[in-house]
Amino acid sequence: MTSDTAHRGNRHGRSEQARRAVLEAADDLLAEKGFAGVTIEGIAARAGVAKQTIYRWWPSKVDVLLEAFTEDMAEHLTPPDTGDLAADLRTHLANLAEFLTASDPGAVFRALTGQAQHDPALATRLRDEHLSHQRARDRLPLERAIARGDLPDLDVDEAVDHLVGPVHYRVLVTGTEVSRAFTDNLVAAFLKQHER
Amino acid sequence: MTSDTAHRGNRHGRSEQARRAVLEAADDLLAEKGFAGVTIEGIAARAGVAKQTIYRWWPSKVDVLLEAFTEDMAEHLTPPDTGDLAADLRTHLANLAEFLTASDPGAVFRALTGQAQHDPALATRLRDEHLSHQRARDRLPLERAIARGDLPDLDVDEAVDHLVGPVHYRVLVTGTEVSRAFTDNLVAAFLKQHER
Amino acid sequence: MTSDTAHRGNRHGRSEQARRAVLEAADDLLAEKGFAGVTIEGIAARAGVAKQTIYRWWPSKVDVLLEAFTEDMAEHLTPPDTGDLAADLRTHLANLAEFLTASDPGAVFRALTGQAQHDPALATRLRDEHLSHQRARDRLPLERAIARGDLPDLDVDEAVDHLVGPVHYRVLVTGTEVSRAFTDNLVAAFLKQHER
Amino acid sequence: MTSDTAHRGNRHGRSEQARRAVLEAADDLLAEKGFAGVTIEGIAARAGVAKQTIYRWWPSKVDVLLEAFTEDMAEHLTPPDTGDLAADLRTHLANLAEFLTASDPGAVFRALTGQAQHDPALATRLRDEHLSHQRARDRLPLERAIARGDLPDLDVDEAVDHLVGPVHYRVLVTGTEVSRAFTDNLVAAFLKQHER
DNA sequence: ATTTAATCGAGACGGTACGTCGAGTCTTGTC
DNA sequence: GACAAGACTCGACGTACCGTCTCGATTAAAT
Repeated sequence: MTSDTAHRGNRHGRSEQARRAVLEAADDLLAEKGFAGVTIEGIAARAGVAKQTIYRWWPSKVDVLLEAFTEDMAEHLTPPDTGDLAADLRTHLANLAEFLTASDPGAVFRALTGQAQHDPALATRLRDEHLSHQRARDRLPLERAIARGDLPDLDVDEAVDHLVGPVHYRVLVTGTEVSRAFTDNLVAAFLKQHER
Repeated sequence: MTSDTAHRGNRHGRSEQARRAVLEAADDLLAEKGFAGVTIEGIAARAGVAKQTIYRWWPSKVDVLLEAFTEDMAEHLTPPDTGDLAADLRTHLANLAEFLTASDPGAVFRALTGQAQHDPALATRLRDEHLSHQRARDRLPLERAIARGDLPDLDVDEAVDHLVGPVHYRVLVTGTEVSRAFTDNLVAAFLKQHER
Repeated sequence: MTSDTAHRGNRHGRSEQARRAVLEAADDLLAEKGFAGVTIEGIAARAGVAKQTIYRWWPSKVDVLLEAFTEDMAEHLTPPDTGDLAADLRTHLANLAEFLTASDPGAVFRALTGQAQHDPALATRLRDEHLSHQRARDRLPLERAIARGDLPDLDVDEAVDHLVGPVHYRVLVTGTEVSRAFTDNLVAAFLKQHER
Repeated sequence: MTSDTAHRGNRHGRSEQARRAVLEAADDLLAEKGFAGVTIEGIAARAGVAKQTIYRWWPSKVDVLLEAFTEDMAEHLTPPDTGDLAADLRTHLANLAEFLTASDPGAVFRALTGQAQHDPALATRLRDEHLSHQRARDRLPLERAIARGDLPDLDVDEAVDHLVGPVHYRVLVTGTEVSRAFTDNLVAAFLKQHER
């Protein structure tokens, strides 16, 4: 894995190899030992990297996790566009629930959101760099439905909160299972508010 | 309940004075310096107490915060009962928002909920010892309305999630302001599903 | 062992039972775990006695050991009086070597002497309460020989130092074995200085 | 031997500065507050060094003292060689007495010897790393005298014990003053055994 | 016969120091 | 100039004993 062409310093530019090793080590440690088990020293040891290399490129361990999270997120959680609002919302919320409860990047998200409760700077970065983009995607089905005339011209931001809020609440607060029935009912309740 | 001056614990003589000093010091430190600023050493120093005294009675700093939180919570967040479902829910959600965003015990709650993302044992204790009681209170307005016939016989648990979920989501995830308009709209949307 | 007539406090006078238990526990702990393994808490636990009971009667752990040592010493190391100086000295030094290297109270003596290097108050007590008496006994064979005219009127204190000094030196400093040959040679060398 | 400014240890860069600061702080603390006043925390604080730095290089406080002692000992207590056995022995024993009772490294030696009574591992190290060398020096005057024919071919080891034993005994056990008269008499008595 | 006071086991208390872990900074020599 | 290695200072961890302090129970002398 660590190839024989290992990069051990060079004149120009940063080692992509070290960067990847760090991100993977951080991800692995989070999965194996939880957030408290992720330490700079631990990452460095597992990645076969010097601590200084981590500090050179990331201000703190949450920044490492944030970057790892960004890599993993890539193409996640884009809602479908079938022209059927109810179906699209049901699919999207079910995907969201799956992401939050059962995926590796979902675990990172939960850890980062937890840490953000203690760390306002992280909270801001998390919102600016991730949530804002995700919320833009969350708005899409509603905006399309309004454009189609399938939905009145409601406050889309509040509507998104009404839809994704209960899912996050279950995941982050109550720990209750987020079943397909729950998300489907949530969509049904939402739509009922706006039907003729 | 707790006796006049000196508490008698196991055999004789746990110091109620030390116990209170610890809980208050922990609360103060959380308010002043945030979760990371709460350390056993810091609590001990501020409370004028030996570290061993803390370790004797609490397994970890989150247990101290949990107990401090319990003390502070006492009579919080019981929904009113005016017989008017809409008014009661509006008041209750507004109180919840106020609690979560602007009160000292609310700050403790956010910190503990954040920490619970890294600590399953804490998550369980938080749910068993606090959330379950709060949810029971959250259910009351709905149960009374159903009993009065003002609401159909819906799934009360899901309904509670739909109402308090978006508020928690804004507080814990997006950090958006939770205005009176937001909670009022939330109640209005909820009631619209069930109106005649 | 701890009888049913256990003494648990009375108006006048101290519990002999507790006193013995403490002294024995201290001795046992020294034998088992060395000087560092002797702690007030450890003695109390092993003796089935409250810490306060120890502090009531002994200022420190070395005082406990000192008292235990006194009890054990009782009739040790009194030189014989056969009228034959050489024989008496040989026997006495051999007994001294045996005491210092192979007996339980000898181990306590070594520990206390070691501790006395760090603790001038202990050093003083050890000298006043034990060494002075032992030295008086050490002088006896020489004083008797002088009275008999078997030895010139030398400085008895220095002579005692010349005789017992090398034995203590081997025990406390070099750790070399103190054989019968060594003590016999020591006596022979001493006598040779004064023969005529 | 030790390089100019910064010592390079394992790989590169053990701080010679930190090492010296630790040894000096330990020495100073022993002189000022006695053995019990020497603590790792105290050394660290006085040396302006982190506790971890001490633990990185020394297993315990006695190892620090042992190393400090080694540094200080360097050129101490080498007996003179004037060709006059009596004079050389008198000088050497007087120097020994002065070292043991009145010098700083002598105080360290007494403390370490005291501690060695509780700590067999320390006893062994003390003997192997120091006493053996000192005893080799102690033997020199006798060996030279034998070579010159000024002394019969006696057991040098026992003779050394007879000479230095009483001095150590007074210092470590009785606490009596070790005057020039005492050491001179000791030498005189020793020589009397072997005179024509 | 009852009071009363010294002593007991128990153990909580404020402290000091322990030895360990990880943080974040710095220096050194290699590529 | 980035890298691996690792020593450095610092702060907090959780533990062990220290010596002091109640507490309630026990018990024999003094009422």
